[in-house]
Amino acid sequence: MAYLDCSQPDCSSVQGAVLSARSGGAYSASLQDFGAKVVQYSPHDVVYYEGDPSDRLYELTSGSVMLFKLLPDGRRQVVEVLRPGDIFGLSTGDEQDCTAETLSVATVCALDLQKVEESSEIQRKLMYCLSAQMQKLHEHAVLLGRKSAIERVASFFMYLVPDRGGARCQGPAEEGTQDLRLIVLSMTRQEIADYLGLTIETVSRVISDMRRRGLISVSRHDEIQLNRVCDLCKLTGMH
Amino acid sequence: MAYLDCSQPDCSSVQGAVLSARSGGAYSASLQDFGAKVVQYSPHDVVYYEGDPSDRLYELTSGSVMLFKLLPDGRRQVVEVLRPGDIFGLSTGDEQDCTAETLSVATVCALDLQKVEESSEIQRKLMYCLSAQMQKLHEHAVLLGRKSAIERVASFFMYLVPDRGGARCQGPAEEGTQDLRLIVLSMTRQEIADYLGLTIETVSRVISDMRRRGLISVSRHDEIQLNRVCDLCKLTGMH
DNA sequence: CGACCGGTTGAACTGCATCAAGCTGAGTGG
DNA sequence: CCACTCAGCTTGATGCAGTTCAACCGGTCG
Repeated sequence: MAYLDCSQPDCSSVQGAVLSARSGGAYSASLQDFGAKVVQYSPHDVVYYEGDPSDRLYELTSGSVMLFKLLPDGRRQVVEVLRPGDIFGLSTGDEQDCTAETLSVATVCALDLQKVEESSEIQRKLMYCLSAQMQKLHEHAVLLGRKSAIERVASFFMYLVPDRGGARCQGPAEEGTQDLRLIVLSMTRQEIADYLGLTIETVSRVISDMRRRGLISVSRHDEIQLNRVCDLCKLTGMH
Repeated sequence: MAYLDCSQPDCSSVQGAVLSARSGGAYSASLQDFGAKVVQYSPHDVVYYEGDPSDRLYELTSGSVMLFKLLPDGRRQVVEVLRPGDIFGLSTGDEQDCTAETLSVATVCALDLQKVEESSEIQRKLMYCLSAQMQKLHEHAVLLGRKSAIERVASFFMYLVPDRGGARCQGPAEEGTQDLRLIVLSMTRQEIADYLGLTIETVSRVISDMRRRGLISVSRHDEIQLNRVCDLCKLTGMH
């Protein structure tokens, strides 16, 4: 389960989190600098449940966390997969609208909402973080609303290759070199399915199909080597 | 097309916009108070295109606007339908990630991003607006990823009945009274389909089916009377 | 060794998309 | 005033992508 770690700064992973936010912005601070509590979680720990009071702001500093919503009959939709630097737990009402669950070992900063109210520096930081996350949500809506199963899985894999697939993607590094990349999913097939709006069987079938076509190699279930990043990228429906 | 209106305050529609934001918040200001330009648009005007430089922040003060993204082969996903008080045009990069198009006659305030950088009051307001909009995006991801066609259309109709369908919905006003409600879609079937991740034919079929079952009456194509709000609500998949 | 969990694969089904035709009402022009 | 047009919508017939149901596989743990 989660254990507390109140040691203040000097945590090296925090630096990474800051860098992953909008570069060039003037808000370089982590929530930790405002006296946020730092908590370590194990994989599949719940940070909070949908419906819990929303009295804290959270920042993921290492590892990954998913936010999901449930329908009464048990259908689940993973609405966001968070990476270090992402903000979560901010809600309009007084209740959380999602459940937050870790996907891996994760470090999370939690700050009282009251402190957020007081600090315009945090509000400034938040504005940028939230608009970046909204952009991802827009992208994800396109995936859920308009993409085929193969396109969804290919897009998902490409999310995990930060410097490729974007608007100004450089293509493979050099002529002649292999266009390889190893990605770590840190999600089960069920979690991927619930993120992509598919069933576990469809995800499995699509991955097997990509493997048979030589596009990817599966070492462990959650470690996948992309053999031809550019070819995979062409399957995302965005090129 | 759009014409400009630089007259400063005293516009009565602004008040409505402010009220529709989080009640009780301390940020009561409209962007207009910071010298934002006010622009009037006709239905189906484009405020900006995906890829345009993002150098302004927009606030919708009256009417409605949709944000959508296109895939290269022409598939379209409407990612947000905005109501008065909503903020848009804020982007992480230097380009808009969506196209913004009006659905009706609409009034929009536009403020230079530089002014946003300078004002912590605006940033504070934004924080709340954005987190409210993110919550809606989460809800919409559930719709797109996990709901059936009937559930999607029913949910869409219920979005347009502000005081019903929420967590603490009171149910029909009184015993014996009819549970009626008239809603105005201000969207074509194609726009609805692109918002709900369906085809125009499916939307049409679902609406016809609801009509046959007596749940709704269609006066004009975009004016629908909900005859039994509670029954419709039960079709959203959320109860 | 057996139980179990997460994943894969196959066979059959189905909800929605696709394709195609017809309808309706507002606008136009003779 | 009525025929014509055209855009938006509806309806029907057919097809298929992805779901559902069911069996099986392989690694891990007690």
